Parts: sequence; structure tokens; C-alpha cells
Amino acid sequence: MKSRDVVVGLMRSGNLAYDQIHSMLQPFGLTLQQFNVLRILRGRNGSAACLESVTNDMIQRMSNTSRLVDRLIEKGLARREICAQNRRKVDIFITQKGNNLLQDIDPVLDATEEEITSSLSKKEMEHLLLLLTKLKSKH
Amino acid sequence: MKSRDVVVGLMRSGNLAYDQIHSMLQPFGLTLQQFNVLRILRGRNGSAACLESVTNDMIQRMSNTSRLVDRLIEKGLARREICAQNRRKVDIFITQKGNNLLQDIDPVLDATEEEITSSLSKKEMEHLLLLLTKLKSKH
DNA sequence: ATACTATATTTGTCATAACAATAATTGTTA
DNA sequence: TAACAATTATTGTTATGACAAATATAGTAT
Repeated sequence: MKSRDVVVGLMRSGNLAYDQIHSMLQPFGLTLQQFNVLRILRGRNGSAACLESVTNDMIQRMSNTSRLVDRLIEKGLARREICAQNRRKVDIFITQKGNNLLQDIDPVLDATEEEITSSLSKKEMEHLLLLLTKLKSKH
Repeated sequence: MKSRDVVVGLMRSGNLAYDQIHSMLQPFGLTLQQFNVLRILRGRNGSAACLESVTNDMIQRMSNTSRLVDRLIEKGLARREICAQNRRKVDIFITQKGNNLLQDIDPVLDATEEEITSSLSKKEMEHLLLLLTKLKSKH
């Protein structure tokens, strides 16, 4: 029953990483999902980011990106703007406040990520990444 | 920034597996969490399974196992019994109906798990499992 | 132009999750 | 034994998620 062990291992490790980052984010008042979207927005460097494209880039896709963005806006971390070219679309941008928050989080996240992988050597990490990539490339 | 790639990869793969199994379970009327608990109960082979120990065995630990078990009981898949030795504890058992349901699910799950790992060779799977185990063994 | 279909997002509703507070029982100590 | 702390589970409340239906705009064909 090797497949099962691998699948369970994947979910366990994923959750482990999730939990650690999630609790690291708590003091900053963000869920991992919100943080993820915020970083996607930053990654766009000011270029248009409609809801759909944001959803596609999320680690954990979800049906509710709309309301998730609501929460970011309530906190003043993002803003919405109806797309001029296609008024069905809604462009979403990160605000200065959002950028500042991310900058505060960056170093703490780095540390957390390194801690998560700290039991692996450089070589092992590379190999793991390779296997994970191969795994998902199926579809 | 290798750590980040690995961590993101882990969460992505975990979610991928989660989503696939979750939708496989949908026709059976179970969430992955409920299914997970049910299988833990089956694994106990009739021996006592108090809430806490069930929570500890879950892939995705949660604060709400109590209400999750409520749902299993509502569906007639599990039952509760106050522990005679320690009346704070509540032993939880799988019912025959629960066992039957799991038996129906078993082969479908096997197929799903094999599909998830189908892009990896036997060797690669072993290696992946090894790395995942090493990862979590830190704590 | 009108009707029809497709796309993009939002909203309604209900289920589930997180977190803190409470309740019940047990263990421990003065 | 009475008081206090620790353990185990449940519950209240609020936030978040899932899923389907609704809305608005755009594209296409008659």
C-alpha cells in the first residue's frame, strides 16, 4: 500500500507547513489565504490582476476569492477597480499599507520556511522539490 | 530561495491530494475529515477511542472533533459511549453501517490514491516518502 | 437590433472551522 | 475532606468555506 503512505504523507506535510505558517501569520491579522492573495497582488507589480487570475495563482484554490478580497479591502490592504476595457472584470491592487505589511512579514516568513525545511539538506530539498513537481505535472 | 519553493510545493501537493480525495468522497456524503475519523475508528478494531486520541491521529488536526463526531453519529456511522473508567472521557466507536460504508469506499480510494501518485515510479515514491518522513521527524 | 450564449464577479444560504469560554470529572495537596 | 489545579469534552460565537443561483457585461448569430 505504498500509494496510500505517500498520499497521507503529502497531506500531513502540507498541513504541517500550513499550520506553521498560519500561526506565524496570526499576529499580523492575516489568514494564510489572505496572505497568499496579498502576495500574488504584490507579485503583479501594479499590473492588472483580475479576480480569476488571482484565484488561479492561489496555492489553495477557492470559490470565494471575492469575499476574501472584501476582507483585504476592509483592512485597507487592497483596493478594487472596475476594469475599463472589460467592465465584467475587476482589477485588484495591493495598497501601500498592504505592501508595508508584507515587508514586515517577509523576514519572519523566511525564517519559518527555513525552519520547516531545516531537517533536510540542500540536496534533499532539491530532490524533494523535483519529486513534488513531477507529481503535480501529471495533469 | 529554495526553502520557499519546497514549502509552497508541499502545500500545493497536499492540497492537490486533498481536493482529489475530497471530491471522490462527495458521492458518499462524507467530508475528508469525517472519512479520516471514521477510518481511525475502524483502525482501533473495537478498542477504546476517546476524542483526544482520535484528534491526535487525524491528518488535519482540528479543534472541533466533538462536533465532527456529532455529524458521524447523526448519520448513524458512529456512536458515543461515556468511558466507565474515566467519566470525563468519551469513547467513540464505528457502527456496522460505518464499516459497510468504508468497505464501499475502500476500492475507490485505492484507485484515487494510485492516480495521485501515478506520475512517479516505485523508486521515486519510496524516496518521496522517505523525504516526507524525514521532514516531519524534526519535531 | 434582438436573442442567445459565454464570461466574470457577486451574493444567498448553509456547512464547517477557529477560538475562547464553560462544564464535568478527576487528581493532588493542605 | 475541602480547595485547587489538571484533564477531557462540549458549547457559544464569530469567521470562513462550499456550492448554487443571480447579476452584469460582452461576444455571436439570426
